[in-house]
Amino acid sequence: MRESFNEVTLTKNDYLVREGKTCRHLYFLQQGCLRGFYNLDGKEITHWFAFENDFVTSFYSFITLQPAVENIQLLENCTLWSISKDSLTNLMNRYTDIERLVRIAYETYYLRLEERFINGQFKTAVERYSDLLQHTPHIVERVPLGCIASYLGISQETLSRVRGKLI
Amino acid sequence: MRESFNEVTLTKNDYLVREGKTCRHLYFLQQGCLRGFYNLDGKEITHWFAFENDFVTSFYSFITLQPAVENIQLLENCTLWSISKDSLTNLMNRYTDIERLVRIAYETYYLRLEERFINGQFKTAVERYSDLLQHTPHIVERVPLGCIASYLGISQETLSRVRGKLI
DNA sequence: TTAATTATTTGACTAATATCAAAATATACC
DNA sequence: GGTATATTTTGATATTAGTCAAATAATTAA
Repeated sequence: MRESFNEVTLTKNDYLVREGKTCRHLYFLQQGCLRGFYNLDGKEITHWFAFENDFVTSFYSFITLQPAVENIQLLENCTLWSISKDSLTNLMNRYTDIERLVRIAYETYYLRLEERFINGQFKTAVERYSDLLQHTPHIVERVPLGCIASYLGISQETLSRVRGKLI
Repeated sequence: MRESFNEVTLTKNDYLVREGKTCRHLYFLQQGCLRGFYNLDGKEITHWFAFENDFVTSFYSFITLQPAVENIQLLENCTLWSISKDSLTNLMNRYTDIERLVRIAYETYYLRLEERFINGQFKTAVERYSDLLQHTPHIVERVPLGCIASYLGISQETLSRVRGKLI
């Protein structure tokens, strides 16, 4: 059980996952924060952030074992615990409670994504940013502006202007 | 096992779930199609469709047992099989394979949502519609335009113009 | 079949945001 | 502490898509 996990320490700007490589590990983020981003027309589009106590992986790659389409990069120095897909599968086979835990984790992450999906669409730039300030202020405090802009689905310049207006 | 499920037949435009009511059932859609939508500033925003062999529920409400924020309405006459949350929990306690099935279903639905999320952002109206035509043409064939517009995150008028341009 | 209703298209105009370029500010590094 | 680098802000302009209103077209029901 304990020996299925390995401690990983990496430093700011390091990559945990590179697009094109298959991601065979699930990580538990003990300390620090990081982002998932993909490239679109030469621009980096950050589509999620992770903070302390989050599970982290490139879900598409981890689940399908296809090459990842996204990159995962540290925004701060991090301490993580990694478990391979094989080990996790073994654990789930051995302990049904682990399977249940994983199932519940998926429920949580599904709802999180759905909430973002719904709250993002049909909102103006101002609404998106003030919702972010209200619901996840830690993102604003710990993440550079450029990453937040694409996370909100707006340009960096627009976000800068919105921020100026709101302060 | 078999007796945990009940057959449900409903007709076009009927509601399976109403916003404000807790949704305590998971459905398997055997025949027909339906949509999930919520109200925003007096407009109906359709955010997903389901077709044959899909699992259907208001996930937020079903998982948290909070009142649903969305409505689920039939777009065609449908045949569904329903199972209550309690029955499903019992089944998962009794048969670990069921828990595994549910876990894997969540994986699938998570990936589906993630894909839509990524492919939706930063696309123009034309790109969104042609992606839809290419990847899920059955939606265009079976669903009225008004529902598709909000699904794509654009106005009905814009969708109509896009469609005129593309044909 | 016709009338009533609903869905879709079209037009004119407006608003929001993207883009490109440059300036200002902050941060990291020697 | 000063230079280089990266980040954020600001300005001017272009685009895209939204809105409102009206006209068609398609469905539905009597």
